Amino acid sequence: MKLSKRGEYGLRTLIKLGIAREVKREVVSAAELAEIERLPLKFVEQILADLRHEGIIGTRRGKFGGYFLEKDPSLIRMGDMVRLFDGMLAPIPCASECFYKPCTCDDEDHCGLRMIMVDVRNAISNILDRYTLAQVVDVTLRKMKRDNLPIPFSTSATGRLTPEPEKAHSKPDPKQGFLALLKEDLDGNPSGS
Amino acid sequence: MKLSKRGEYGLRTLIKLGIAREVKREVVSAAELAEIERLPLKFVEQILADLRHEGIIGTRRGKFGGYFLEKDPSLIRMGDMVRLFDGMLAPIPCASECFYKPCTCDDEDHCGLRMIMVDVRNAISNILDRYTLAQVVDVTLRKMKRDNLPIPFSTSATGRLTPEPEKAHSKPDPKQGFLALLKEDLDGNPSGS
DNA sequence: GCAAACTCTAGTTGTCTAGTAGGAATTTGA
DNA sequence: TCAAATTCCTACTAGACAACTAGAGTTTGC
Repeated sequence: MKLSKRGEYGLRTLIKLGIAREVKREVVSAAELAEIERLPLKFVEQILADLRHEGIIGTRRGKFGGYFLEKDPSLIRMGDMVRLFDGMLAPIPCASECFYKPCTCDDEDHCGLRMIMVDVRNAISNILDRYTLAQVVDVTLRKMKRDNLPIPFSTSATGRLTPEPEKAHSKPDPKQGFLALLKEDLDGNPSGS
Repeated sequence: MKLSKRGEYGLRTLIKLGIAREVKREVVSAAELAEIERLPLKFVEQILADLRHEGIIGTRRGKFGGYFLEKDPSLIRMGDMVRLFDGMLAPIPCASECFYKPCTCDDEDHCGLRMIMVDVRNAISNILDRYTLAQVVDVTLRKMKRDNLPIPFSTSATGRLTPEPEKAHSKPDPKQGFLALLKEDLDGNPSGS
């Protein structure tokens, strides 16, 4: 059920390009993107080339050149980006909406596996196809600002006031999910109670 | 985001073994399972060996031997079976609950990708960890009976009365999902209105 | 004892992943 | 005009992994 590294890196760079756009940074070089995300430069270059061919991002060549978001991030659905890099969202082809392929199964309409996998696909789509890059960037920036963290690509260093409260927790906290933060930030009040 | 063939075949055989148990069939040979599902025999044998080592299924060796469900299917969560075959449910390791691993990311708490992937993981888990093999088998059998299809492994051929209404639709219909059918069947009334 | 089954180990073939490498083309500033 | 910084393009590759395949060994029922 996992995303490829290519897909992961692609989404990460897209989010960073979205942030760059938000802070009026015109272009970001592949070298800078790779360094910030600690990713292999040449691999990132390839991924960026894919995104350019799809018309998602644009480039400026030559010295002081770089990449920038071409398509309006509020029109970039996360689900479509995952599909671009990794293909179908569904766990098995016969449960896929966009990449449907019949399976070896005798009768798909009475296949218990397919039934449950259709639901899994829809659950994934309900998240990834509902939210856009713009929303992900927005939530990320709001959270960073709330915690007084410096915004990447931001010239005016909005340096942190406090030296980060705590940081040593590992496993993901469900309450740290995207939906929770999106709602919280839209409402404008902190998560408490 | 896809399930490996190993995982797919494993789940398929588990469901079939669940059906066998339901109709009081003591054991099913690997050959029969492979034939019904149209899967490569030797590959299925390996998968069944895995399941045996995990104590999920039991075997009877020798002539007229075969495999059977050892563990109570109402205690077998689909999510755990997927984890057994394919590892984590989450698309990326830093969003996984059971297989968490930190990522290259500078600050996981302010990573937009992780936020949304935590939600995807939870959405998947909400389905796969909520439902058990027993429920999948139950829904499948009910649907087969409702449509007068013959039940696999069933000695008394409950042959179909009508020769199948229509069959030529490809893409998955969301209303054919597991949850919809589970609710419908528990209520005892058809899906209409 | 024989045939039908599971058991175990070891290949095998192809595809994919996750890169690496190198250089050509383009643009800018000095 | 030249050097530096950048994108652009193509090719290559080591290793992992997927999806089997093969075959010999073991157990059991009749």
